[in-house]
Amino acid sequence: MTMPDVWPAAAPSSGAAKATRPQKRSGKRRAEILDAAMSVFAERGYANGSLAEIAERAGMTHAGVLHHFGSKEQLLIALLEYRDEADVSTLEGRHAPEGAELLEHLIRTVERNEQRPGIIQAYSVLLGESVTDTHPARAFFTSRFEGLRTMVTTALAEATGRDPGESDIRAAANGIIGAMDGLQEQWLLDKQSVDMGAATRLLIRAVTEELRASPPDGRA
Amino acid sequence: MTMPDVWPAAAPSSGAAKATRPQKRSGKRRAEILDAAMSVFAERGYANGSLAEIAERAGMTHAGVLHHFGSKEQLLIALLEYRDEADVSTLEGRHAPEGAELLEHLIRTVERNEQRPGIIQAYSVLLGESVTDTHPARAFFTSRFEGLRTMVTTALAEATGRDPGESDIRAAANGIIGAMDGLQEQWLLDKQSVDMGAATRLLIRAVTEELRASPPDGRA
DNA sequence: CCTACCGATCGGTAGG
DNA sequence: CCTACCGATCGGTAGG
Repeated sequence: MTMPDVWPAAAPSSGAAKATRPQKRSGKRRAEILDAAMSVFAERGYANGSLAEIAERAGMTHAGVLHHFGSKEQLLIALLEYRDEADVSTLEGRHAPEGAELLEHLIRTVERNEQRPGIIQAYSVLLGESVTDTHPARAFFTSRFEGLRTMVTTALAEATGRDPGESDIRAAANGIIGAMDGLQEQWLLDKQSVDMGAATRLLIRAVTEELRASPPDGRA
Repeated sequence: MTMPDVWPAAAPSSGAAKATRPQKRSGKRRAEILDAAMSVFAERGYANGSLAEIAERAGMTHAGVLHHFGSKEQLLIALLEYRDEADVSTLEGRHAPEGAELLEHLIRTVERNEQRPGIIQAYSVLLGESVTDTHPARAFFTSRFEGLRTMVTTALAEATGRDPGESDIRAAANGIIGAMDGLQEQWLLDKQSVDMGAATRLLIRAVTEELRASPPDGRA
């Protein structure tokens, strides 16, 4: 997890995956199952989403799904990795953005996400479930946030000329990341009342100006 | 839903509920079931939490739980209302805060929430699940956010001398509310790395200063 | 508030 | 990748 463009930022994967010839070891079937799994988990959640429904959308029986992924839990893990790969390929060839450029990239990502409610819903539902006891996606999200916090903290420090170790910088980074996730929940519940891009843009602008204006202070 | 102190802000209800004599119609048993339900839903989610486990923690069989609440869905609805009432009683006697005072109240609420991971986890898990299809808590959260957006927008407008109809004011309110929810997910996954209060405080300060400084602009 | 039971659904396995 | 099956668990009901 090193890209800022992680997960709720992927391009529709079907195009890239289906355009190529069948990958080694029936990768096409696997991709179809993963697409079906994402839509089912988005609509029902992981706990409540059944292998039978995933299988039906992928055109097979639930035993067929298990043949490909071994267990429901391994299917979820594969889905999380699959989405990550799709996102990384979006950035391939370009250099990973830094400083103010990364902050602008975050805003563009949020705006793009407004066009992909399905992916956002799957992400939000799985994130919400992930804090339950022994949830298989917990480690994924924990390390995702760890990476995001590092990236955004660094970018904010560079963009404002402050030290990344200052507590204000870290608080600001955590707040921006939190806002992006919380806005998705609000938006999914009432899309007309929430402009995720506008809110993110204003928050980032307000925070960077605040950090430029206030005196360097806290350290740990 | 008119209070800002809603839900992830309640005082431990057991004290108040158990101190009084049995309420009319076995309210004490109901409260014990509701407390058990909150802990089970926090740990397993609503979809994955079973009536049998709730019943066990409340010291009865699952048929007993159904005797009191009729169905699992009605138990959830009752739980959401029950938490709301506990929060409202916290504010009783005081006037509902407004303007800058409400913004300070939000920060205090976030700081207090850092002492009650169980309630925060139940809230976060149910919020995440609520965006799934036909989830019984969906209406609750939708109207909760509607109320919060109105309150925070009004408070921000009062605190900065701007018009509550401006798009910047609404974007700022949505961003602050979103940050509070998103920070909870981050915090639940890694409590040591996230200071919810510090992040909320910085965001509110940055946003209010930004709104005071920038020219009145957008209207709808 | 319990015992006893119901039909439905679940994830996973066997064996091909 | 399927048919057939397994044990387990689920929410809810009957009847007291």
